[in-house]
Amino acid sequence: MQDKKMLPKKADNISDWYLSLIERADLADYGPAKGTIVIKPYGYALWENAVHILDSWFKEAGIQNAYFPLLIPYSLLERETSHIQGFSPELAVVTHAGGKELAEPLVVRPTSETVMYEMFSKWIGSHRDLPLKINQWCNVVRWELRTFPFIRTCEFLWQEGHTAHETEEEAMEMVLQALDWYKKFYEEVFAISPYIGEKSGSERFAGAKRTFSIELVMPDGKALQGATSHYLGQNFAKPFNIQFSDRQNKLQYVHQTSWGLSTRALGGLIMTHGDDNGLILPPRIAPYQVIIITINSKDQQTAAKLRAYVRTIEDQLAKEDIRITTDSDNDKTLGYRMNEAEIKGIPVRIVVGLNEYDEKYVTLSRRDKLEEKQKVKLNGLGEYVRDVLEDIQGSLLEKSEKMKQNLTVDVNNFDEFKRVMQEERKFIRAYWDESEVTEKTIKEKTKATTRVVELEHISDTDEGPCVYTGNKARRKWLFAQAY
RNA sequence: CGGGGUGUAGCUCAGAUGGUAGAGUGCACGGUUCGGGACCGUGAGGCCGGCGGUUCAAGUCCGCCCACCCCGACCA
Repeated sequence: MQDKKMLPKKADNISDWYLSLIERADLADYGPAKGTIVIKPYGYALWENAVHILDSWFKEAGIQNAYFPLLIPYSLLERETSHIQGFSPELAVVTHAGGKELAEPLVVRPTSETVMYEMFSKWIGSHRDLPLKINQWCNVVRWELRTFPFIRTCEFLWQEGHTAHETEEEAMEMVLQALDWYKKFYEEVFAISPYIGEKSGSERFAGAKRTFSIELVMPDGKALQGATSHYLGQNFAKPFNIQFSDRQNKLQYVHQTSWGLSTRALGGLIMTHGDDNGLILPPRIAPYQVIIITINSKDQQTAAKLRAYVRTIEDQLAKEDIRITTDSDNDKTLGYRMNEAEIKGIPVRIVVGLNEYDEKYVTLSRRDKLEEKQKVKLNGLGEYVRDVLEDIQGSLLEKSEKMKQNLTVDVNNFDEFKRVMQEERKFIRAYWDESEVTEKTIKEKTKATTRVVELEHISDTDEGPCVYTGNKARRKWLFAQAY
């Protein structure tokens, strides 16, 4: 049932909890068109922080931002066969414009490989033009049949990096570099411990030779694909004719990569850390890291004292570059305002009233440990809070790591596999003979799809019997029901 | 596109056997409050998803649409 915060319990029904939380925390609202959401300022602030962090890493590595058109001629999309096959069911197509039917329909980009590579072929002529490393921050549209805020919407925001290289080795390095950024991003910024590995052939990106992915373990045991990095080989270079003269003046096709992370990540963030009291934001992504709440007072003198005291506190925190917000709303009760701060997941809350003022301390509590309240001296407050924020960041990651372990089991027979999927629903690590038929059958019988073979198991040679067929299998794969 | 469900105030919903619209919450204003979602008073807010039918009379009955939600197939 619902408590005073009007939130369902996370354990009762995670999907109801998630949807209410998004509304209560003011992250997003439904858009007028089916499957679209409006990302509200508080939610967008999360995305902006993510953008700044990732973008700075990309730029350090010499990746340049650019912008390519939203509309793509249909014929361009058709150029790479498996690419169009993969995307055609979910395309939004513009057939009319300016009051007339278009001679050639325009596709609203579901991803930008095709427009970008059409341009790449014009820009690349020599090995001196390589590597070409471009990224764009944009929106894309995929006509999804079943939508869910952030996790799966018809339009979403993302970044897509696209690079072209002289050699396969160099391209693969780029693929792994991007994957490493995403790993770092999830672990160090979102405080989420993900699985990282390579996708099976059937789960591979349409047009890619190899797809690597970040897989997030959600609290209900389902998998959320958190980011992907693809090695495209020369699959696009050939149809798009992206050739360069190498050092021996021989024409060669480039080796390409593409990689992306979307606003879906925010869905993973909300689900992973939130609890029955609302969001819990890791400090590094939180729009506000600290909220200062003042106890109301009608007395003008007291109010003035508190205002001055809050300014002193703000100065202390500003020295440490801590993002703060202050709530001195006299019209709302203390309890109400504290609950709102909790719903919004602000990592640290500082309460000040006359008691705190008189003895020069603050009452501090952490969003991840609400039951604990501590008195902290004003002197040295900035450094203290800085440490607390780091500690919260670390302990959230630890908690996520534990959840991941608790929601993963190694399984070696199919009865157990079925039982786990039916009764517990977890990630399953098991030998798979890597046949598509087996993969499909397992999915039909249990809803579990292959997620990845973990990076550390990619080169495994230990043999074991496939969990379904008993055939010789080389590697253990992770299986889970996908979001 | 199959199977199920719901459309009434910003939100959550109530409105038996047809008789002309309600609550909680939120919002606005005034006052008393304020150390964990306070209270009183006043007020604003509705083409009851749409079209058609039955009827003296439809939120309610009938038909047809439409939209959204949940469960499948597809998916960052």
